[in-house]
Amino acid sequence: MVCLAMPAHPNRVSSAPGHARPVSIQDVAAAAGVSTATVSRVVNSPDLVAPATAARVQGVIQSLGYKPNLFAKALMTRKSQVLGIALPDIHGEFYSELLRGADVEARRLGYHLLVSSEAHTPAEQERQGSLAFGLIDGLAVMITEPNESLWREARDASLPTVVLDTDLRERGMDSIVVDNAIGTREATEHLLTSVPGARCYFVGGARENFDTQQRAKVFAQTLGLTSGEVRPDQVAYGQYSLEWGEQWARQMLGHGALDGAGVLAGNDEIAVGVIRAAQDAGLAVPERLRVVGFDDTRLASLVRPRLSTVRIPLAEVGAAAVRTLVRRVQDRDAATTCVRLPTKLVVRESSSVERR
Amino acid sequence: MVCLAMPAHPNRVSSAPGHARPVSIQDVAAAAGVSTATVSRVVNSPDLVAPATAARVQGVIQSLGYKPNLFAKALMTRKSQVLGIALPDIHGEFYSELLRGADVEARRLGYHLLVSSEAHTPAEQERQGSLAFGLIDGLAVMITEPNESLWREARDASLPTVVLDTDLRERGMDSIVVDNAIGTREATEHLLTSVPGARCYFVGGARENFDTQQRAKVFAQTLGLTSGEVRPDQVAYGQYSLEWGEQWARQMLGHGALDGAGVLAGNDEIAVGVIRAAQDAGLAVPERLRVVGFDDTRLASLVRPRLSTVRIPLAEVGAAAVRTLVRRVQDRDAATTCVRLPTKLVVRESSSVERR
DNA sequence: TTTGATCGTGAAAACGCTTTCATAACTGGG
DNA sequence: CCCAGTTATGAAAGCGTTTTCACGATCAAA
Repeated sequence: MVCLAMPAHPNRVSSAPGHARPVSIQDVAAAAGVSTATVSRVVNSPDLVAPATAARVQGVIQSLGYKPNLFAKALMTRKSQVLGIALPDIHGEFYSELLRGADVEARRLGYHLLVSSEAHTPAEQERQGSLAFGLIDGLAVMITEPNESLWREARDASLPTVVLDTDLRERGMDSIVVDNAIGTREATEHLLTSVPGARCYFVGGARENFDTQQRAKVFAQTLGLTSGEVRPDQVAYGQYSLEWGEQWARQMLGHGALDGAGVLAGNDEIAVGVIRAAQDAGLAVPERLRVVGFDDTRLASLVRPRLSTVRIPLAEVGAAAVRTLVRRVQDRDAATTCVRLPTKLVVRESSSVERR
Repeated sequence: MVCLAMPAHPNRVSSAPGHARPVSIQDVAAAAGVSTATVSRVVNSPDLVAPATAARVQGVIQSLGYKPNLFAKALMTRKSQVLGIALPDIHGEFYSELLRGADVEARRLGYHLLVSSEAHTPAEQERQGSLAFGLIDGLAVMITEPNESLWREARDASLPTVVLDTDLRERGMDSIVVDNAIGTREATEHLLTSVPGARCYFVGGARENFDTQQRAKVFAQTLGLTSGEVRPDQVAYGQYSLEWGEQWARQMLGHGALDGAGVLAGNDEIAVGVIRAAQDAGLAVPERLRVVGFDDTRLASLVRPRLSTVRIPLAEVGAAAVRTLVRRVQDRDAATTCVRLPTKLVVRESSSVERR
């Protein structure tokens, strides 16, 4: 005789007024005629419970609409399935694509993403542990410039942490970095196919920015190998903005230095600025000036001429960060790793006169 | 005799090996010689405890480095200080600026932000309550097209919810909407100052998109008022992409219909597409074709001619959403509101021949 | 002084879950 | 038929908070 009907009486369908108390594991246990332990097992490790019981309990769970209280659960397990991600107040494109990649991956792995764009202001930081330390199982933080306090905070909280854009393995942290070398070299060599080395320029962002540093270095190296010494004026630092690109180009145009030259920009905006200024001065791109950008943001394919640029797999960076973080969360003693993602030159119209 | 030195002995500075258990409220209570209740009060409502005691407890808290366990706290209070925000897989710009606005405001109000860009796939949704229901205190969800299941899910979870971009007051939900009417009217009238009504066009995104619908409607109204009937071909639907803009423009150019015309695009990308196609066909913008975009994304000021466009206060939308949500979280019985944010025409170069 | 209020504090009961440990009910090999 | 080994379950001990309630002490008014 199947006793499935046993909990027939105590069915309170909760059509009660006001804000009804949510159904707890106890309610389920009572209704199913089992202990809370069993209900818990049905939910978390079904193989530990007899199929018949499991089915019955599942039924009750469904009909009662039971949802485990995540806080109680987290209190016991010390895991919240939430990952924090702190990005500098970086520009739109960048930000969102990386975030999307991270979000998709997190979701895939059963985690949630807690964001914080401005985790870097000292004020906030001091106040009370800027990020939801204590809420999150791990933290992915992007560091584009030296920033001691942030990662120190993470270390102090002994929170699994993965660093984006900086190799901090020597500090014992997992990291995800973009291999600027590949793309930069590719781009530089690409320029060199149609421009003499002495006429090539690198226009970077802030001098402190890690990426700019690396790109400048590889640019100089590649140039040096191919055509001897690199003049100081061939590498410039400024900021990641269109205006800086325009400004730099205008100045160079003044010296008559851009006709027949090649420019590798620190990002796409700078590149667009350079193109803009050149065109304003009547210097045709790509015919008289070759320009290559960096990042392959949406902007690159929207402008005319379409911008040749070095593609960074932003979504992949985000996803890798999450993946690495989850690994570390699940095994705090895993070897610290550094994922290096490749960059790749995408040739469009701004650097090549060939009919595509 | 001040007994501040009392807890001198039991100071375990936790230089223990391995992963030390974090200090709990009990540890603090013991070390300070008070009950846990008092410690709790010191932390949450200091005015309830005698200044002397408070000071002493605070001292212990500092020296022990006590951090309340947020899960335990949330378990009791049923509040996590976390807000969810679900955005459709919308395009970069949009996404990130809104998010930033929301993040800043959330932070200001002492909340954290849990994001989810792809909360809308049915698969995920069914699986287990796509969003971290149970983790979050409230949910801000952006709905740009009819989407029953999502807000039904929220309603069922009886979770404080605010809807972005759709007025759902009649369903009893707070909402934040953008007043498309203002900007659309402004833009249309602006076009009408230099173009006859019969030569004005609206090129929208998807026909189902709420914003596109409203903009199309107001466009037609404004035109109708000023210059009689509006022909069906003056309003077109497609999608929010540059390609659609190009495609539409090319087709119109074929009919010779664009010379001397005015175009209001559904977003900036479409506008850029139109301009692109016109220029390719040798039709100068703005001289022979006036174009106005929508959204005022970064793109608008990067292209040439700089794009006249209708500005949407995205960051404000995000901030308002959070603000409204927090209000509702703190007072579930507050009247349901609908915040309406103004849009505003920004005249740049693509629609005006005057020397700026 | 007596008398209510007010104030500061602690004991203890939740909150909803996981998990250890023990128990009882079955296996099946000897 | 007995005993060791599974297997399925329940009782109960937490997890780290908040919060109610009660109790003694202090205080202002009578």
